[in-house]
Amino acid sequence: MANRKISPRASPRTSERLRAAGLRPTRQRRLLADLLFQHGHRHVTAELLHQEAKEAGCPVSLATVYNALHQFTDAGLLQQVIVEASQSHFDTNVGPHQHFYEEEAGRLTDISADIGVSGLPQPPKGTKIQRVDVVVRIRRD
Amino acid sequence: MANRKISPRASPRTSERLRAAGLRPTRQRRLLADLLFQHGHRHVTAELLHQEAKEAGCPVSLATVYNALHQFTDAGLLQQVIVEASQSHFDTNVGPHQHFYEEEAGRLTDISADIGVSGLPQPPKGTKIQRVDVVVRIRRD
DNA sequence: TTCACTGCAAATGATTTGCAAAGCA
DNA sequence: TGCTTTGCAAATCATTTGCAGTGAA
Repeated sequence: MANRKISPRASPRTSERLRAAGLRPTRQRRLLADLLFQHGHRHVTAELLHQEAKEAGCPVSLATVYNALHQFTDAGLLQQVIVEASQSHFDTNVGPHQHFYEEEAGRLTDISADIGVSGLPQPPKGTKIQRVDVVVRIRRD
Repeated sequence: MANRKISPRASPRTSERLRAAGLRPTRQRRLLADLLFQHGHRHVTAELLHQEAKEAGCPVSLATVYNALHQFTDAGLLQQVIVEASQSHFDTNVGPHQHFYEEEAGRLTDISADIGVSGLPQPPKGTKIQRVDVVVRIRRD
């Protein structure tokens, strides 16, 4: 997670992407969207994104970061990933995929391989499967 | 999750089980262990267990419930299951198995079937797989 | 007696909320 | 201008911690 500086000037595409998602492209949403979507898939926590905004020279209040993360998630631009009790992670990869999680480092990584899950039983009566999450917990050896 | 009353008198086995786990069988630990292990596998949150202790007529402080849950987990009597950001669940089934999770109800259920995961890639260099968690998120239809 | 354990209340840390001021359409 | 959005600070909520009193061995 080295220096991920970006120019305070948002990519022109960003505004369109936000508008397409039904979100007004405000200055802080453009900045956050740039941080999130400009350089391939990423995993962030609210705290991390807040920090990056500050380092990019465009501080955004933490409350706004939380708002944006949830709005982006509702709009389908992000996916929330739950791997630890203490804080939420957000993933810019919203397609079906699974994760490695390294507990000590709090590091989340996409698994690129196509994972198959077999032997799934019928879900309880009256319910249907919404999503199957696989978390491969790894540890430095 | 109906009325799960137990007699305030702990099962004699409970003390042994605690001792075997290296835990001094105090009154509150015996009660909590009884609530947890006396009636087959269960999933609890700290709040729920705290509530049950109160209803059983032996109130235990919430801090003690948290202590006990973690001590039981460290001793291998419980397994912590992370399925939602807001609170931790604990499972008395410590064998390898997977879960259904119904978000709206916050209900966690063991999957009895033997689930297979195929296509797992090599973990990143320098790390090894510690555990693979599968959560089947279901929703009332 | 002694050291582990418990309960209480205060501390913590992530997240949310209320509301006035600021900004986009 | 009018309705959104932001920022700040206070509020929440689950969980942890400090510490004095209690209890098991």
